[in-house]
Amino acid sequence: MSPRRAPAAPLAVATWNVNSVRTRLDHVMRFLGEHYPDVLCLQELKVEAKALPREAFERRGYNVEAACQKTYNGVAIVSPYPIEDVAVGFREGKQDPEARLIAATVRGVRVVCAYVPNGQAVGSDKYAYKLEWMQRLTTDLGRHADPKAPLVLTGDFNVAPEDRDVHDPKAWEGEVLCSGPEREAAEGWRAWGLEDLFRQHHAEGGLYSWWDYRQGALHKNHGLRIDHLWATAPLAKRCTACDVIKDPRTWDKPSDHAPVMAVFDA
DNA sequence: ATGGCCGCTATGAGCGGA
Repeated sequence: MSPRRAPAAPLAVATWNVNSVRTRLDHVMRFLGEHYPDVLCLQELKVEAKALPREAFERRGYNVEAACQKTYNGVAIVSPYPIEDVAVGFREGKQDPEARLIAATVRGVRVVCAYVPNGQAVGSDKYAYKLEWMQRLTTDLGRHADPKAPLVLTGDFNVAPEDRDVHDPKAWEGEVLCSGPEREAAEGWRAWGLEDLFRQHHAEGGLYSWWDYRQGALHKNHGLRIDHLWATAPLAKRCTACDVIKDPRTWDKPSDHAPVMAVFDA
């Protein structure tokens, strides 16, 4: 008898800054039901571990691994598949006091879910922390990951890498999220071996993942592309699509971010 | 010129977000 096997299924990986997982729980469940990602990376859970609504996921057949913190930050990886080799925070150096980084392996892909610090304002203490945080991630990748292995770095990078990722580059020039040092720090990830999956499929401007709650920014498409999926070459080669899923940003009481999802051939 | 919206917090004015 000749060996037979079913064709392997594609892998869909999504990222979404939900701005409170409790407030947005119904949105998250609706997104899972409409887009059935195989991996969903969440940022800004804004909840301590004991109050994480874990049963809501488990009832629907999803596993959850999370790094939680009261009030602020918080990241999670959600998947119907086993979530293996979970690692929280940086591998080296002092422990990060903020819950911003969780990594795990799902179906052979290393998934690194990051909530990069916002940085508040160029020159502030928070900005210095942001740059240091980004550099620490570069160091961790260099020492503990392999650009020849399938890995995706995804999450809210809080950086718009290029002017075409910004609705008004003049107004944002040199400001936090767009400043040279932040962009250079993100370029450090690219130099290590990561590729921006979205830009493999979309060259045009005007495509964003975040819109301010104020001043009808969504309606005017005044946004930034700051939520990303960046993959190593062997995984990037398998990427057949990467899109912002704007619809959830139009739902009642939305997050200010929309999900972004990439699909990989098996 | 400023803030404009949102979620959180031992609930109420302030912080952080982006």
